Amino acid sequence: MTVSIIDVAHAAGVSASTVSRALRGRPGVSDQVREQITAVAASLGYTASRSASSLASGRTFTIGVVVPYVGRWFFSTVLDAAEQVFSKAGYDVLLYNLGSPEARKRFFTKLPLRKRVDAVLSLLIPEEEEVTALRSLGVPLTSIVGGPLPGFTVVGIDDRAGAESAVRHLVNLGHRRIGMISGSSGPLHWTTPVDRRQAYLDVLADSGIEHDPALEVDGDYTVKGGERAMTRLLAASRPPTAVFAQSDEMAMGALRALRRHRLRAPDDVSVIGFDDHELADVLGLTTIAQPVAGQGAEAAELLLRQLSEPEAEPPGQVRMPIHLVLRETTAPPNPRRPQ
Amino acid sequence: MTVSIIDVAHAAGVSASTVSRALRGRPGVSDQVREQITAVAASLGYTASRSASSLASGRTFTIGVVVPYVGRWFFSTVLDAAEQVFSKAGYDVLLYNLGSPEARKRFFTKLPLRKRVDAVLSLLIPEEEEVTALRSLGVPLTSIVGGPLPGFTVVGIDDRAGAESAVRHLVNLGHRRIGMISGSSGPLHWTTPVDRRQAYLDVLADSGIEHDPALEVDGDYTVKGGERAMTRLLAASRPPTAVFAQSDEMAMGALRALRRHRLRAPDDVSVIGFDDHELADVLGLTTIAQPVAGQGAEAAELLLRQLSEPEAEPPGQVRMPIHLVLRETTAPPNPRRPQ
DNA sequence: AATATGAGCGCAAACGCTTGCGCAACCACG
DNA sequence: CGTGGTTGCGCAAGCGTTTGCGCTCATATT
Repeated sequence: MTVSIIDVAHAAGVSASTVSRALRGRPGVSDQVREQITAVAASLGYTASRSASSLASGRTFTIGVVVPYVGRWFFSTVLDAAEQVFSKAGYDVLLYNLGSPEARKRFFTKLPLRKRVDAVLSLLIPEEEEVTALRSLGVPLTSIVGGPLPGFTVVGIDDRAGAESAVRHLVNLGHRRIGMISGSSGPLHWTTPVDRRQAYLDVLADSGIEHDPALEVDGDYTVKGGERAMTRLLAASRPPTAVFAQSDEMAMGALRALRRHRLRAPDDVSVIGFDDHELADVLGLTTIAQPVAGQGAEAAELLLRQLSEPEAEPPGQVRMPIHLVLRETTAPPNPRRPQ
Repeated sequence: MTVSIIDVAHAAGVSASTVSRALRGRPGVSDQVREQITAVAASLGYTASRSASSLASGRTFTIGVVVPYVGRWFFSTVLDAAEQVFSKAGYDVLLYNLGSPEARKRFFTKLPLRKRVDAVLSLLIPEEEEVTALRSLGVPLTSIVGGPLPGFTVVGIDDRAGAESAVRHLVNLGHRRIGMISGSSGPLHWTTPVDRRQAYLDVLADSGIEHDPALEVDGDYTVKGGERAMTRLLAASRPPTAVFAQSDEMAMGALRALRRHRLRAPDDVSVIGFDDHELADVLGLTTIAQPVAGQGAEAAELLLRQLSEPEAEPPGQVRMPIHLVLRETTAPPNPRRPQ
């Protein structure tokens, strides 16, 4: 058997309650006794049983983090940053990876988080009924990415502005046939693809460029999808001279498609992405940078603040800055290439 | 107040113990009553409190996963796969991200896992005293990457064989000046860089190529490090015609360095990596593929097996297959380029 | 028909902590 | 020196489960 609180109490010649108070920095213990207890506890290698203490207190000191795909760069980066903030504050993180539909359904019906966490950080955009499931947990909720969501604090970026500067950049370079590799839209609250698309349309309209539906292809937010999408675009009767990909991973797929067709960016086609993926720099990909780790850290801190100040009204929405990163995959249209 | 087991018991007209047994599929309950209880529990939306049940039973149904950097592709991919296996089996995962030295020290001194998990999967190679700390938890331990470690089940690949086929591939193409971008060696048990280096030396010797220490540069297992390393290699008095990078990320850095110097792979320098990073394909990087997600899943399953069959002797070590993936960054040395 | 058998269920004691309350002992004050 | 207010600590009642044991019937056995 491992050492319990009463072992420490006996060894220190006090009661269990005093040990409890002493070790957690609660008032009602003299400095002298507290020191004594701390020393004894350390020498015995005592650690309080989390299950026991959370059963007794109701606090779990655990944060639930739910993620669609931990394996993807964006999410793992956010998770990385968030975990650091949580653990520094003494919270553990319980991870749920909801990639497959079954896992997702299982999670939301069984709700393993119930009574297990003090708060939850969601990196996925919940469907309508999932929202109510999460709310029923009765703990602070924070979400990354996605539109405003009542009951949630959501941190994100200004997708419209980001997409606008991307497309405007292409327009300013002189492009007129500008394709877009878009992301499929998912849950209702998942406004990102919608916003980015709207910005694309707005800039086109604003620049007097007619919108050609053939230049808009779904890339599924994956490298492979981006590759397929670019292949489709190249097969169009009048292919684009520039392409705005709604994510860097799709942009990378697009670059791959270009290479496969013995074409090059930006010589033949300009490509701009979105995210500033860690490898965007390696590929020389021009993109819109968003603070990915920054959003994770910010979200985590907001959540902690809600835990420490339950009274304070949490911010409904927080927007982080973005900026255009010029690299080597965008340039003016090539005059030698027929439009 | 949320619904507890006695609420269910009352509603079903039975005792709490019967509810407990019924819901967990324990014997001693008639099918009829069990059904009844299941129905009532569902209608009340009852979920057992994890803290209470693990306090009472000692089982936590939680696995601790400790990771050096969740943000890095390799680890997040392993984690992704492992989490899926765990959650399918009804286990939750408690994640510890130990990137910074402080976080790592904090973790191993406080050992927040104590009494909280049924097993731990370690994706980092523990130092000597960390090993004993983990062992003191008294639960099954599994580790990915690294040499055999008493008390641990470790799953990994044959680093020697992998590195050998990489270097041999370059030799077979006709290269004789072959550089290596290596990873700094860390903890004692972290045999990967050592093994890969040894294989490099072996193949060179075996091929009658003299080893030039100037062609061996540390790349720190990062993209930036790889870029720096390649830059150093290019500055050598007699630069290599081919480079073996001990990880794809370093290889990508190397490719970037080449581009910066207006050089190209494989025309000017051949580059081969190790891992088969998800974006290796995008970059056309020749590499040694290892089943990353596969290792995560395998490790998770081994751990679960140890939990379900505590008696069975766990395998000390499991090796997963590797293979060479030919892409576009390796070719015979360019005859136009002076050696 | 009487007894042994076992299946189905309830009782109550843990599990290891937290916390409201009570009780000394102490201080300062008038 | 008595009173009121602190301060420091112990008591004991939970927190919501699990589980060994015992009891009660029905069923099988002689």
